[in-house]
Amino acid sequence: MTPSTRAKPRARRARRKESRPSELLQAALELFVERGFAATRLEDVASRAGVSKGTLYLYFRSKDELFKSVVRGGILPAIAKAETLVGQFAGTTSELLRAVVTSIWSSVGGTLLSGIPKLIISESGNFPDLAQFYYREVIQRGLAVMAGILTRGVQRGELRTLDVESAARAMMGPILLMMLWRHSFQRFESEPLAVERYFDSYLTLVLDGLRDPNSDGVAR
Amino acid sequence: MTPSTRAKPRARRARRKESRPSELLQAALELFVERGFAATRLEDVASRAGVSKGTLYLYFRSKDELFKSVVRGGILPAIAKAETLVGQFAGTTSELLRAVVTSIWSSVGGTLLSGIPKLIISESGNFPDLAQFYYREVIQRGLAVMAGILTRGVQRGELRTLDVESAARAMMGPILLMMLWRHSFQRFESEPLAVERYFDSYLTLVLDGLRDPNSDGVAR
Amino acid sequence: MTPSTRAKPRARRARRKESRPSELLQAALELFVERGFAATRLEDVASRAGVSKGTLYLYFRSKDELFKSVVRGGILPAIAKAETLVGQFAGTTSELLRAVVTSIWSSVGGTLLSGIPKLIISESGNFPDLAQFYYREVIQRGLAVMAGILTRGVQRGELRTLDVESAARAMMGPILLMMLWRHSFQRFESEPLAVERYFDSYLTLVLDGLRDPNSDGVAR
Amino acid sequence: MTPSTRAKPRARRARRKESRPSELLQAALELFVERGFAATRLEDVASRAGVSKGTLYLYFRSKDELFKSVVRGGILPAIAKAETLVGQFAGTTSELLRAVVTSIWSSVGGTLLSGIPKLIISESGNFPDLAQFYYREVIQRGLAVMAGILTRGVQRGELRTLDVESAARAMMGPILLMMLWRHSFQRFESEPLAVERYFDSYLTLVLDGLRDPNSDGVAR
DNA sequence: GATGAATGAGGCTTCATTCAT
DNA sequence: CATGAATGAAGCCTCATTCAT
Repeated sequence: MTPSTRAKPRARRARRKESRPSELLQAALELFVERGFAATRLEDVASRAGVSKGTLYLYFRSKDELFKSVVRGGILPAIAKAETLVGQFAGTTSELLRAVVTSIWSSVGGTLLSGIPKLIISESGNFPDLAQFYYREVIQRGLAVMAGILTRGVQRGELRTLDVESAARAMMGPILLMMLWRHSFQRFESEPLAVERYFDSYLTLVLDGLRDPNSDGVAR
Repeated sequence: MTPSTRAKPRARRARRKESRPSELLQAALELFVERGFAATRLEDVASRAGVSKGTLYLYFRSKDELFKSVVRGGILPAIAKAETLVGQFAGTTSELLRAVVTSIWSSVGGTLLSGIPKLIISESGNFPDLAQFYYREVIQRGLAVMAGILTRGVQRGELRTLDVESAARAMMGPILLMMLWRHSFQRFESEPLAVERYFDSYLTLVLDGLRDPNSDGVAR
Repeated sequence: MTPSTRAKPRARRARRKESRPSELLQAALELFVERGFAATRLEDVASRAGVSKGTLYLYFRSKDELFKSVVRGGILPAIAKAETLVGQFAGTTSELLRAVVTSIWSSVGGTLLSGIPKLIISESGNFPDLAQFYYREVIQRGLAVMAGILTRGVQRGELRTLDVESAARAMMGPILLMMLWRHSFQRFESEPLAVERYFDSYLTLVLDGLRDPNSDGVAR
Repeated sequence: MTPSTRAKPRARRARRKESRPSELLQAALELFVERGFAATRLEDVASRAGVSKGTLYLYFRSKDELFKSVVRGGILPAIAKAETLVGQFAGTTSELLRAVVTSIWSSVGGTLLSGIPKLIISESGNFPDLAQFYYREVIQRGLAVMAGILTRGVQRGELRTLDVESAARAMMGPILLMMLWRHSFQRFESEPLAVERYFDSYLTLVLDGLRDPNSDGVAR
């Protein structure tokens, strides 16, 4: 696609061989996210990647396999990165939470990978194996990372005692929603919804609470 | 087939005729949610509703129209109900929030209608009209209701000053996530995730904030 | 095909429904025999039967199933007929042999069913189940019938003691060969090879032996 | 891959180069016989011969040509050998018949070449040229050889007067059937069917006749 | 010569839609 | 109104053939 790709015609074949799978995965991801699994035609995937229909089958056994590769390949690195980040972090819990959210968003949310949750949700009924894989390897691991942060915060006296499980879900929720939002409704909004501001607002909300401390606590 | 089965043919037919559309919509909703739009076959919809394939076309012009009917018909009543509830409510904001969440969940979340957001998210690319309709008539109206509650809370001094827009999203998020969860991952969980407890925990979290009030405020 | 088929347009649908399978089987048999399994396109089968491609799938699940139906349905009746014939026969063994050969040929050999052995032989590697079915239900049963005739002949003193198994094969061979011949090489022959004369000659040969009774027995 | 594997690259290549065609023909024959023409993939032929797909096209213009080469190359030598054998033979007709049958079987029947008749029969509709070639150069020449033997036997007073044409077919039939049998049904038999005994039995049957000489001739 | 990546025509199969009954 | 047999467009997938390396 880029001019450099055709710079040295002699090397084209060899170079392509290596880069084909990722080019195809990228094209497939784009179309799957846009149209869904069933409505995506392999011919479109191929032509978007600049190859013919048949070439796809040199790298993926079937449409199903292509789909699974798209999903499996895309998310695990981000999770691993987040796990590493948490393990090494030294600052306050507030800073850590902010760092994790930012990290996830910059490595996934802002990229096309953010479309994968949409795919999984859409196709969980038709690809139960894949949904379970995602549930185990992404969701549960992601929640565990977040629960770890929260537990750390409680132990360090930065957070009050709380239901870590539920709170972890509550922390991850907005990130997931934001990903879904981007690929489903963002186009209908007049102003593109500043993600920065959204997460900032969310973290503040959660950290400070909705309730006004100066009020006499009426709400349960 | 046996005579007894057809005992009162005219009466039964007349009765069925009126309920046909809703029976078909119900069957279609079930299958669309489970398999997605493309993977749902009209023959399956028809047979689940107890009619033949051709009969479907007496009530819906096409598969697309059926899908749109399923989506359009399902959600608006719930929104209207919530709007009414808010307009009439007299208690504290905390109680109102809890009442609204409970109301939404009982009239939508716990029913098959909770599958509609999944459908919209999945098919937003293929049915932009429908997605926009949903965005306008459901999401925006829903957010407006929630924003109204929060504004009311601020005005009454029950909530501290806050970014009402973002907070409204933050309040709606968990409900939406819960609906998606039910139809995508719930089956993989050993214990079905107590919805009551989840919402309760969420409201408490948001109302009280994560931060330990006894801590010296480290987090931003 | 025949004019009468279109005589009463009102009844066409209903009548077709019943006769479709056999019409399709007939068309499929013709093409499978002529071109082989793989080289036969279902679209050709359908159009030869006067229907569209899709209609085939209302009656047969797949090309494989169609093929199996063609084979399974075609031959068993002929075997059963032969078995009945033998059970009831009262004449001499020579007459019985002649009657059986004639019966098989008139009910199978001269019809398109004679192409089935060719199909089985061609596709035994790709349809081992089918080949085994044919081996058990047609070949073995056919050989058993013939062995029974020969045993009867020996017991009645009409035939000399002989290896009944081998002799049965020897008796069936020419019939099978004739069937193969018709569908493979007959077209290349100037005169169409009189089947009557061929079988007659064969029976005489076998019954009387090649050896000249007046010669002094040189052959081992 | 390892250096030792390529010890004498030039010599090995040169040696292989010459034998390539026959290795390919052998691989092709095996697969064509097992699966039929259409179901055999050239990639499998190539890999069985230890070369790549493209190499095949250095020796054969197309799949059709490869098939024709397989068939044309395989049978003619055997016929020529039989013709020579007959021309030189000095013994009795019985012995000659036995010698010819044994010769054909040992040079063709027991080898993979015995699969060629199966191929021709299967593909006669799709390769009429080839079938005609085979009919002329193999079948007719083979029948002529056999007819020559029988005529010789009659002239020498060893055989009674008979329809030489039909008898020649009758003599060749079992050999052909045996070849077909090996490649279609043999696998289903518990005991592999002793070929020796089968031919022996057949020759005896034909030479002596079925009829018991001690019986008072009831049959026919 | 040899390779194997790439192509794309072609066939099987599905399923939304129609329409005669 | 209701049926379900029939249609045929469309998509997945295979594999013979080509050709740059």
